[in-house]
Order: sequence, then C-alpha cells, then structure tokens
Amino acid sequence: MVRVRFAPSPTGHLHIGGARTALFNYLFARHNNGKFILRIEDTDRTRSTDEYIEAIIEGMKWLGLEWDEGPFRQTDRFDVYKDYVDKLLKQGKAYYCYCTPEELEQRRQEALGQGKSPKYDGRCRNIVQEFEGSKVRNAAVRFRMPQEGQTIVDDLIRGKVIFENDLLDDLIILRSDGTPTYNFTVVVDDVDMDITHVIRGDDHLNNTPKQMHIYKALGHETPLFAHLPMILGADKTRLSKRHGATSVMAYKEMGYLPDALVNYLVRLGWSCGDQEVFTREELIKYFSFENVGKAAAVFNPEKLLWLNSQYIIKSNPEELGELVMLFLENAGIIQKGQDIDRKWLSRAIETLQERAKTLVELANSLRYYIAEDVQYDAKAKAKFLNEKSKDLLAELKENLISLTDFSTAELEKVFKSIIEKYNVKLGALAQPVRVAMTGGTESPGIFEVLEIVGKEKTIKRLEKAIATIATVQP
RNA sequence: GUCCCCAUCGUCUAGCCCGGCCUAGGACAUCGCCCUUUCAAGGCGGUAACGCGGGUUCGAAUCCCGCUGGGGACGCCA
Repeated sequence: MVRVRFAPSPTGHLHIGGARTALFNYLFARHNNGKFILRIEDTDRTRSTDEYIEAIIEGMKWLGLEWDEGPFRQTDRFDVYKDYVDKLLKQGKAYYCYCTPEELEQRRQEALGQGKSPKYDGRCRNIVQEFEGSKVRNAAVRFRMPQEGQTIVDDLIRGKVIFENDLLDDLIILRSDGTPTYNFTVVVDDVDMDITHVIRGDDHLNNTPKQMHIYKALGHETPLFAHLPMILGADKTRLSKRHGATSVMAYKEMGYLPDALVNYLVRLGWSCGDQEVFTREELIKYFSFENVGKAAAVFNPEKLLWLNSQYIIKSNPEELGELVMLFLENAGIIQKGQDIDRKWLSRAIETLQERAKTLVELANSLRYYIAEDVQYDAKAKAKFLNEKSKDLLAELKENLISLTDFSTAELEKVFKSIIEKYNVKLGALAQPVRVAMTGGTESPGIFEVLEIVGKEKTIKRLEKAIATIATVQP
C-alpha cells in the first residue's frame, strides 16, 4: 500500500511550490490507490500559526487535493519525539551539546571566513555525558552521524546520489528548550505513519542522507525518495514574492479556476507526450515519476493564463455563473446578496466564455449586460458616436420599438434592412451600436448583445447615444 | 568556501536510459495570413533551441570526461 504525505510548515500561505509538491503526492497516491496524508510540521513554534494552518487547508481544498488522513500536527506529538530522543540518548546514538547558539554562530562565521566548512566541530561529541538519561538544562541534543563511509540516496527521479559521510553534520534533534527539530520529527513521523514514498522539493536532497541515518538508528528501513525540481521565477531564482503572486489563494482572487492551476502546475516538471490539457482523471491515470524532469522550471504566468482561458471555454455556463457571482459583487456590478436570473446569466456567459481569460475579466464584461447604464470610452465615443452614425442609430431605434420578437434572427433582419437602405456596410451600423450598448468597441456579436440586454434597455441606450451626439454637435 | 543537483527554442517540454528514423516535435508567447459586424475563439504559416571543448563511434541532442553557466544546501528554520 502506497502511503505518501504532504508536510507543509504553517509559516505562510500555501504557495505555488508547496501546492505542486502536494499535487504530485496526491496524484501518486491516487494513481496507486494509496493514501495521501496531510501533516502540519509546526515544530517551529515561533513562526507557526493557526491562521496559516487554516490557509493551507483552504488552499488544498480549493485545488481539490483531498487527503485521506490528517491533518496531523507535530505539536500534538512532542511526547512521542521525546521518547525517541531518550532512546537514542541511552543507546549513545545521540548526545547532549552544551554549546550555545551564539557560540555556534560565531564558530560558523569563523569557519566560513577561513574558507572552511561551517560544519559543527563536534566538541561535545566525546565529552562525558554526565547527566545521561536525565534532563539537562540548556543542553540541546545532537544526533551522532557516522564520520566515514558513504551514504547513497537512490532517488526515484535522480537516480543514485552519493554523499561522503564525513561531510554529514551532527544535527540537533532536540532544542535546548526541549522541542524537537525538523530533521528528526520528519523521520519519526514518516516511520510512525508508515510512509512509503517521500515526495518533496529538491531543496531537501541534502537532508536525505542525514535522515537515512536517523531511520537506521531508529531501526527502520528508509522509504523511497523522490525529489522534485524547484520552481523558479522569471529571473531563474527561487520563486518568491518578488516574482508576483505566489500564494495559491491569490490566484483564486485573480479569477483563476483551480483545475487550470492544477493543470499548469503538473506540467511544470511533468509531461505526457504532447498533451497539454488534462482532466483530473487523466492526470491520475497517467502520472508517473518516469515522466518527471530533473531540471528546475520557470513559472510562466502567460501559459497559466492561456490554460485558464481554455478551462473557461470548456466550463459549463451554469458553473461559471455560480463562480462569477462573487466577482460581480467585488467589482460592484451587483449588490451583495443581490441575485440575478441564472438562466439569463448563463446565456450572457456563453457569449463571453471565449473572450474572458479569467473570472475577473468575465465579471467585467458582464457589466454591460447587467448595469442600467453604460459609460462611454472616450475614444470609442469620438470615433463612432457622431453625425455619421446619428441617422443610422435613430433609424434602428425606430425599427426596434416596433419589433416584438427581440431575437438574434429578427434583429439581424432589422440591421440588414437598414444597411441596405443606407447602402453601408454592417460595420458602419454595428460599431456605433456596440458603443451605444457597451461603451466600448469590443463585445460579442452585436445581435446577441442586443438580445441579452433586452428591448427596453437597448432602446434606452440607443436614445442616450443619440442624445449624446446631439449635444456634442451644436 | 565546501557539498549536492541540473543543462534542448524567450518559457514549459518531447526526444536522451536502448546512439542512426532529428532537416530536433508539441505547447505558451511573438509575428504574418485566413475567417469576420468589433474583440476574441478557431484555422494556416513564420521567427526561434541541442551551452562550450575534448573524446568514444562509420555515425552523438543522445554515451564518457572536462569546463562554463544556473539552482540548491551547509540553522537550537522547515
């Protein structure tokens, strides 16, 4: 049984990189009918907050990355870690270190300054452990790493990676305040939770040999490891706030669909022939580490935007209607709590789907369908609402007043008759009408716009346009 | 400084493991054309890459070595 986990630390929101790690774990678990576990690594009490735990959960849920067990919190398991530390201490596999953080930092800087390795010098390694087995104040506990030989990490993505043991640091597993540290808790938990595959970011590859020795000291076999390549920003440095939005929920707010983000993220490092767009089922079916690349990938917002537009086109209008309501409220297009005819909204959305790349854009385009009135774009107004179009607009208005079937088919007939009568091209009429109806020069087909806006508002807007021309022209 | 990882169009990538089918494929972006009531969407086409140097071989994007470049790690962070 495959058992994998996503183990974020709640020191920030769920970000793009974390989300992809979670996603790969999720896909691997689902592909193998295994279990996906969520574990919160909050041993750093100074930086972890409950708000961030909630934020991470919110992000996971939004992306549809459902976990099977958890969320577990490491702060709930301090007793467990303590027991393991005591065991190692008794067995001599760990020892007390009396160096203070300040001393350590100073020695680190000195070593670095002399061009030497900043590795712990091991001065507490062999001193007599006077207080063995009992609580020693102000002492941290270090794990005794082997100092000779090699450790080989056989990574699912990278193959064999060899580390010289004499480079391994005796890392601290228990702080002097009695709290355990990451490299220890991660191993204890992965053992206790029967994790079979550790799938995480590349930045943990160097920790792996150390963790392997902890597994050994605990008398447990190591799981399989898969280290994912990093995600970089446009300048090829580690993705961070400097590169724009990195929080997953920020993409929700910008009007992205979760499936589009998932699809984009999975293609960052993974591929399946030439296919670009995948359903969730396909991802689960096709996912494999064989198709995961080794090189870091640059996050490309343009491609994500394109994928989002593809997902919007594919979505059904009813669902988009539900999703866009919040954006309509936020844009002030409808009042909070105000409802609109969903059937009508769906029709309106259908005309906009292939024109909106995000839900924000969709909401903004919906404005001219929903609002009572339109604001003219200055350029559009100058170019199309003028003496040249005045008679055409007036003629159209007159014709529409008597039109009972306000449908695209009938509207088209009316337009045709007018352009024939005036001997102009359709654009000569359609563009001024477009400005009158939407305020701008871009919109879905003009007949559809009229039909959806409806007879009453259409005539009002035409009257306003004509009046505008009259006041502009003395 | 030391260690580890990586290296195909601007970007994501296919191909690499099992050398010839690669005149290096697809996608985003970009440019042009078509469609057209506008804008999109869609269709067609263009520009654009095997980092460099050595090997091995009849033959290398593919195998080996070096270099260069980029990234990561070296915490009483995770």
